[in-house]
Amino acid sequence: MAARTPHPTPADADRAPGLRERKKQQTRDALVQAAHMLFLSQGFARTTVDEIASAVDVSQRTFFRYFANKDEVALAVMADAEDYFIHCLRLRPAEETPLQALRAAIVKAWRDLGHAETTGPRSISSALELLRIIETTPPLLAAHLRRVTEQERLVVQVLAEREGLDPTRDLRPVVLAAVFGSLLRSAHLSWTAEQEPAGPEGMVAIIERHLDQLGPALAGHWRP
Amino acid sequence: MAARTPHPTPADADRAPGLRERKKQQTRDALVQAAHMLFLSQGFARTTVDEIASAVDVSQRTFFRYFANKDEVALAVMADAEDYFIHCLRLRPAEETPLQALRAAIVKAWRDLGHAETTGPRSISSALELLRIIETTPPLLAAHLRRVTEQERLVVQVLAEREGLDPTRDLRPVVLAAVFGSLLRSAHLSWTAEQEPAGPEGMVAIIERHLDQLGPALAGHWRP
DNA sequence: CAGATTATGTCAGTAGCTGACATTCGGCAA
DNA sequence: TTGCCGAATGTCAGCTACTGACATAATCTG
Repeated sequence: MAARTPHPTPADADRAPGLRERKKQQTRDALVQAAHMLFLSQGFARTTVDEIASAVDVSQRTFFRYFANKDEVALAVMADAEDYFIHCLRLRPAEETPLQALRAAIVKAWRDLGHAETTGPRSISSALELLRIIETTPPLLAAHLRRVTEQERLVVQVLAEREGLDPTRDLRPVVLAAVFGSLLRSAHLSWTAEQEPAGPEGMVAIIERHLDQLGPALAGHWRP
Repeated sequence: MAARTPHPTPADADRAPGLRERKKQQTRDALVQAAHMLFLSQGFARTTVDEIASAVDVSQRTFFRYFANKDEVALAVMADAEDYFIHCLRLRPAEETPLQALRAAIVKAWRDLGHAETTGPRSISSALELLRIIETTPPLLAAHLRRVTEQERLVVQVLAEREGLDPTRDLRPVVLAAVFGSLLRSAHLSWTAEQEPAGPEGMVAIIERHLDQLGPALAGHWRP
């Protein structure tokens, strides 16, 4: 299980992981890619698991050994991206304020993913196309939101660790993680709504625009 | 469809809605209540739709005419509460800042629901018990999160209207709604985590504590 | 080259959910 | 009251997501 690559940066030249592992990774990637194509062309609901499985020439049962459910295969690429964000967050220097660190991490994550632009199944364009499908497909959106809140827990942990405090006693990490998470989703939504959606850089711009509104939104009255 | 009462305040003495309508409301309530009891005693996953339906002595097909899916019957009570929150928000005076209005509305909503405490199927204790089930049942949590984000759209609209600005041009309503929504969820989670969960007043207290951390969380460093 | 692991396939079964059609029940006017 | 109309319900057949159990085939290990 857990065959996901820790983070999709190139040059992951681990020692030869044996034929078995390689094959597993291969079928997994193939499943993701096939599912992706099918979802894109016929929509999520109108694509059956059988279709995906037989497109890769494995049994339906095998599909469910790789993914707990149909949702998961759709969220796989985004999940990788989120893992990479956490990775970036851990690397932020301690001098930054928590909010600065979060901001820098998300920007770096999108930029790096943008450059990694391998045409493989986990390319950044895949993630972006998927994001659009996710946001417009209710059950997928639901599953995605749940995933995101789980990631938030990780963020809370990392923040608390960073600042050396106990997240069960101090609410600040919890609150900041929640706020940041919700802002990211706003940004995603806003990105999805664009007619001609921009690439990773466009996403970075949108995210920063949202973050910049944090102060003004919380400030007193808005009326001119 | 949409048989949900607009908001669960008492004294909803509309003109006699006819036998047919009354019966519908009755079966709907019965379904919600039966589902609630079953979920509570055996868990969500181990309860089948057939069980719920036959507990109320209707066919499975009828169940699905009242609720689009099994999730919906579990979220019904919370959904009513959320509607009531929106209702309260609309009533806030224009002098309040957006954030103040949100805070006042959510506090009032929980307090009112706490007092309405009829022992009917939509009592506040039901909502609170359900909330616990929701937070601890992944598929329910997913569905709930999706619902919440839909409510957020409404909040954006109300805020924008209140302040007289265009939410497609000004990001502040979007950002504030997102932030506020995520804070509420944090509070719910925190409430769920309590050993001996308090009633509505306890929830109000937790929500306020979270809101109070908003400033500190966004401020610079946290280290002492 | 065995023999132990591990991935995969097959099969049968459960449960969520839907469309189509028949039936019954409440609303309403002659 | 009667009788008709439309709405709510029941029945049935069927699809799809998902799971457990067991058999088979592929890799790995010594």
